[in-house]
Amino acid sequence: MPRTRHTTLNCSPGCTVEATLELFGGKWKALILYHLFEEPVLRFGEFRHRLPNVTQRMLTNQLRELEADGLVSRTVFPVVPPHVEYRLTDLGKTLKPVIQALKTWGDQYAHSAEREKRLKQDQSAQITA
Amino acid sequence: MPRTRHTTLNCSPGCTVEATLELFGGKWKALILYHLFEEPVLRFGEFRHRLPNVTQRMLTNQLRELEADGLVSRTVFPVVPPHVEYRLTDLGKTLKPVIQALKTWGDQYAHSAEREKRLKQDQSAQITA
DNA sequence: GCCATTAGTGTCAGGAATGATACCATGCCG
DNA sequence: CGGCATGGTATCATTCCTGACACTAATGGC
Repeated sequence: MPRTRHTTLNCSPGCTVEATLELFGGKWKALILYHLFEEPVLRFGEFRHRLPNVTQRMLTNQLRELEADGLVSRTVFPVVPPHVEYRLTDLGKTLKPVIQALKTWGDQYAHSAEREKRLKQDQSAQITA
Repeated sequence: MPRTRHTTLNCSPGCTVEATLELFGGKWKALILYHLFEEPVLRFGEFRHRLPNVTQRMLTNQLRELEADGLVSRTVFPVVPPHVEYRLTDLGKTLKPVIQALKTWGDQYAHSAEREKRLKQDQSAQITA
């Protein structure tokens, strides 16, 4: 998602909606959080298994941003080979209802939206035909 | 937000979380939906007033994408000057709890995340100093 | 000595998202 | 006749996001 949006919180009503979205609107952040709700402690490599299409660089990026926003904590064990654990912070845990709402809606309606889009595409295809 | 992400729904668990986010992860979509929950019918110009920093092109884009996904309906009155009304579809209305969850969280915690980020920045500033 | 392991980092390149700006139609009002 | 109102388009430039790929460190095992 997005991209850096406005950073101040003193804009029009509904602004906090955007502010919230900025925190986990990144391409993989919502999934990262989702997996951390399922499994409270995850290592870097475990994320890579769960998110099959993410590159190392992207995964690092997203995790660091989540950490910078105080949603995820990163614990490094100074051993070789490296061992790093990620878990939710207390603040991160408060996001659970939000992520849950996203999932609930998606499970119910995502297919509707897909179908909707296909229908419109078919219609315009017929018009142009 | 985002950007086009994966389009299939048959990926790992939690995928519908992402799918949902794709629908309103665009830079202004969540705000557009939010305003439509507050005011059931809005015209193009009214959006421009409510979203002060959006350009015409972006607004058109976002509205068209929401329409393509079946979340928003667009009604054109063939008069001069043009008159166009936007409102939520039935599918769009089902998103209310999701947007509401985003807002509720944002109202409570957005400031925490901001503070968190500032704290870390200050810390690293001290370290490098 | 050589390789595997884990969690990264660095660099480069391509493409997508967004912004800025200018332009359009058309009917009414003065 | 000229300008205004509304809801857009078209074009170009830029900036940002993302992916591909190569590379690193330190230790244990063969």
